[in-house]
Amino acid sequence: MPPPHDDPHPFADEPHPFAPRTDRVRAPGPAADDAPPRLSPEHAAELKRRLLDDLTPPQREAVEHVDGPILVLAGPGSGKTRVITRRVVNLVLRHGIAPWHVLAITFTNKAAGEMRDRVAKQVTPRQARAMTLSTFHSLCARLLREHAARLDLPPGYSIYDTSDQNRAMKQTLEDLEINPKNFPPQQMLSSISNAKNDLLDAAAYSSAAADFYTRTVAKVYKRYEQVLTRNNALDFDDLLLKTVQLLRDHRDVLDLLRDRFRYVMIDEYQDTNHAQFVLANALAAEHKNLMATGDPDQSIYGWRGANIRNILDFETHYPNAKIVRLEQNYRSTKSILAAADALIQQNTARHHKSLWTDNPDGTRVACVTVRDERHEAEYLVEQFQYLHDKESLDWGEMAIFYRMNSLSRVVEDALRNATIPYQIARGTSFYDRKEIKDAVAYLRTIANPADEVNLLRVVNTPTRGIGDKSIKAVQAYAMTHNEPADRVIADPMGVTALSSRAQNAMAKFAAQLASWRAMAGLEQGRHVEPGLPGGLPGVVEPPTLAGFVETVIRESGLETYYANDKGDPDSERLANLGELVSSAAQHEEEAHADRSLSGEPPLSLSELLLSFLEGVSLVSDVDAVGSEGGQVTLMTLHAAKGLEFSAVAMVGLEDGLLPHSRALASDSEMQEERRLCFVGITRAMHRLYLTHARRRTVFGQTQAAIASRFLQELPDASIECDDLSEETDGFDDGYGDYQRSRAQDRQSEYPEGTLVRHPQFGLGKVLNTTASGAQTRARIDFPDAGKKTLVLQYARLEKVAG
DNA sequence: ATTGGAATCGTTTTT
DNA sequence: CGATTCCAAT
Repeated sequence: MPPPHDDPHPFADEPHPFAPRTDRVRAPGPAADDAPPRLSPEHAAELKRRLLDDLTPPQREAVEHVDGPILVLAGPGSGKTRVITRRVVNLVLRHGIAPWHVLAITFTNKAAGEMRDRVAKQVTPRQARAMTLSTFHSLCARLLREHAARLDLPPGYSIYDTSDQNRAMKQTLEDLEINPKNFPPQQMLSSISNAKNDLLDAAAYSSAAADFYTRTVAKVYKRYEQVLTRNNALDFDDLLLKTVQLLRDHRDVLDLLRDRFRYVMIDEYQDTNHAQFVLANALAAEHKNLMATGDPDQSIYGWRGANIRNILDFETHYPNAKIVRLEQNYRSTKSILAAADALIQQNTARHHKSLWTDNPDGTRVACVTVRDERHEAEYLVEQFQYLHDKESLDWGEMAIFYRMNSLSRVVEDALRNATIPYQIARGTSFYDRKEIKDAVAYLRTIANPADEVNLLRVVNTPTRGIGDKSIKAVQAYAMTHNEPADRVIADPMGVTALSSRAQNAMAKFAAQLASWRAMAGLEQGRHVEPGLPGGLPGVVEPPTLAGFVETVIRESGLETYYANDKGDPDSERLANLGELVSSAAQHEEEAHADRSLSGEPPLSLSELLLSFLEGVSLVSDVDAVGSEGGQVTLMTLHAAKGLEFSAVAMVGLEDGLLPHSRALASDSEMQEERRLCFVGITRAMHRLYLTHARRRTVFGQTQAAIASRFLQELPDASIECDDLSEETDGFDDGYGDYQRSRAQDRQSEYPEGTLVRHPQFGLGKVLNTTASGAQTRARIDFPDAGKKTLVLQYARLEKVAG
C-alpha cells in the first residue's frame, strides 16, 4: 500500500457517481413499520416551523442541507450541537430518510449520548434507536465484531488500553532482547500509534524505515503485532486501522456499509486523524453526503495525531461542497469574545472567521499579576467568593482551568481551606483504578483465553503463591513448547522448573478459571475437574451478568483482598468494585430493553459479557463532569473543550506554562498552544480571569516567571490589568532576599565534612547541603542512626570541633 | 512475598 | 515536590 498521507481519496479507483437518493432500498435494520409516516401538508408545515423557527439563517442553511458534502465551520458557542441534532431530525422527519441511513460520529461517548438524548426528544424511540450515533471507536468495534470472520479475528477479542499496551510492549521488548532503557516502551508505543493512525501497518512502516532507530521501531512494531495477535487483542488504534483494512479489502462489506450509511456526519472534524479521515471518506465516497462540523481554531489534539488539514482542506477534497460559517456567538460577552478573537487572529495557518455577538459588553477580562501560585489561588478564592455571595452565582457555574494537572493542587488547597465545594475532572477515570482493572482483567481472561497479558496480570493478584519466577518459567515453557500460556497453567505438572507448591497453586487457579468459563457458558473445549477446589460448593450458574461479575470478584479473592487492604484507610476500593457490579447490572438492563424493543431474543450471558467488556474498554468517563452539582470545576484546558461556565479562571498564564516550554521552538506547536488558550477563553460566558505569577514552584523548583506572550496579544480595550504582586502583607521582596541570604549563611555554615551533634541522632558528618530558601537542607551521615536529610532551620544542630 | 529506600523524571489524553 | 518504578533486603 502506498503511503496514504496525501491522498484525499483513499479508494482512488472508485467511480464517484453522484448517487441519487433511492429511498426504496431497504438496508438491514428495523422492519417496515418503522417507515416514516406520511405527512399531511399542514403537518409538514407545522413541523418545518418547529424545526427551523428559532434558527439563524446560517444555522438554517446547515440544517436544511440534504444531499452533497457540507462543511460547517462553527465558532465557539455558535449552536453547533443544535445544528447537528436538528439536521438529523430534519432528514428523518421532513425528508423521509430512513433513520438507519443516518450515521453521526462524535469523539466522546458523552457527546454521542447527548446527541442521542436530544434527537430522541424529537423523533420516535424506534427511529432514535435505528440511527447510528456513536464514536469512531465504538463504530469500528461493532463493525469488526460483525465481520470478524473476514479478518480471521477470533470472537471475544480483547481491546487493550494503555496499561495493557504497556504490558504487551514490555513483553515485546523482552522477546526481542531490546533494552527498554534505550528504547522506552512508551516511546515505542507512541511511534506505533502514529504509524497506525497514518494507516501504516508493520510491513509498510518497515519498508519506509531508514535509520537505525526507525528500523528498530519497525522490528518492535512487527513483534508487537505478533504479541497482540497471539493474545487475540487489538489496541485502540487497531480498531480504526483494521476497519479501514476491512473496507479496503472487502468490497462487498464496503458496499453494504455505503448503502447503509447514506448520511454521514462527523463532529469535531478538526480532531480527526488520518485513519478516521479515510474511514469517513470511504463511507461517504459514493453518495457524498458528508457533513463535517468543527472549528479549526479549536484543534488541540495535533500532538495525538489529529490532522488539522482534514478540515482546512475540505473544499479541496470536495470542490462543490457547501460551506456554512456559524460566526455568531451566543455564549460570551463582547469583552470576552473580543479577547478570544484578537488572540486567535495571531495564528497564521487559519481561515478567516469573524466572531461576533449580540451579547452585552460585560465586564472586562481580568488580567492579574500575582506573587506566586499560593497568592494566585487565594486571589481566585476571594473573587469566586465574591461572585457567589454578591452576584449569587452558583459554585457550579464557575471553573478553573490549567495547562497541567499538577497545577491543580495549590488551587485545591485554597478551595478546601475556604470550604468552597469543588470537583476535579481528573485524569484517572473509574476504569483506570487498580481494583477495577483487576476485576476487569479477570473478566477479560475469562472471555478471551488467549489473552496472556490479562492472564498474567491476574494470576497472582491477589497473591496466591505464584511469584515472578514461576510466571517466567511458565512463559519460557510456553515459548519452547509452543503452547499457549493458559494451557500450561492448566497442566503445570510438566513444567519442571516449577516448585510443586507453584504447580498446585496454578492448577487450582486454572480450575477456577475453567469453572468461571463454564459458568459463563463459554465452552473452551476443556474439561472441568469437578472435584477440584475451584468448584466451590454452592456455586450455581448465575442467571445474570451482575451476579456473574459479583461471583468472580468474590471467588477470585479480590473482595477479601480489598476488604482487608490496610494500605488504604478509606475502603473506597470495595465500594468501587460494587459499582462495577452495578454497572454490569445496568448494562444488562439496557441490553435487554434494547433487544425486547426490537423483538430479538435476549442475549446469553457470554454475549452479555463480551458486550459489557467492549463497553468497559471504550467508555472511560463514568464520572461525567458537567456544570451541575453546585461545585466549582477544576480541569485542564484540554478537558474544557465543549463546555461553558459563567465564570472562568485560567491560571499559570506564563511563558513556559501556557505556551508550554515544549512548544516554544515550533511554530505549529505554538499555534496549537494559542488555540488551547482560545478554547479556554471561549468557555467563559460572563467573567474571565487570567492570572500569572511572578514566581512559581514547578516540580519543587521555584523560578521567576514572566507573563505569557498570549496576554500581550489581547486588546487593551477588553482587558483590565491588575498587578497585585507588589502589595505588602508581610511578604515584600526584602523578606525574600532576607530568606535567601539566611539560606546562604546556613549553607556555608555547614560545609561538607562538618561534624555535628543532633539531640536525637547523636554525632554525624555533613555529606552535602542543598540551598532552597528557608528549606535549606543538609544530608548527614549519623553512624548511630543512619543517613538523614534535615532542614537546617529546624534541626537543632551543634557543631562539633573535629 | 512484601517492604522500604533510592533513583528517575516529569504536558496535554476524546478512545 | 510527587508519583512511579526498580532493586535489594527481610
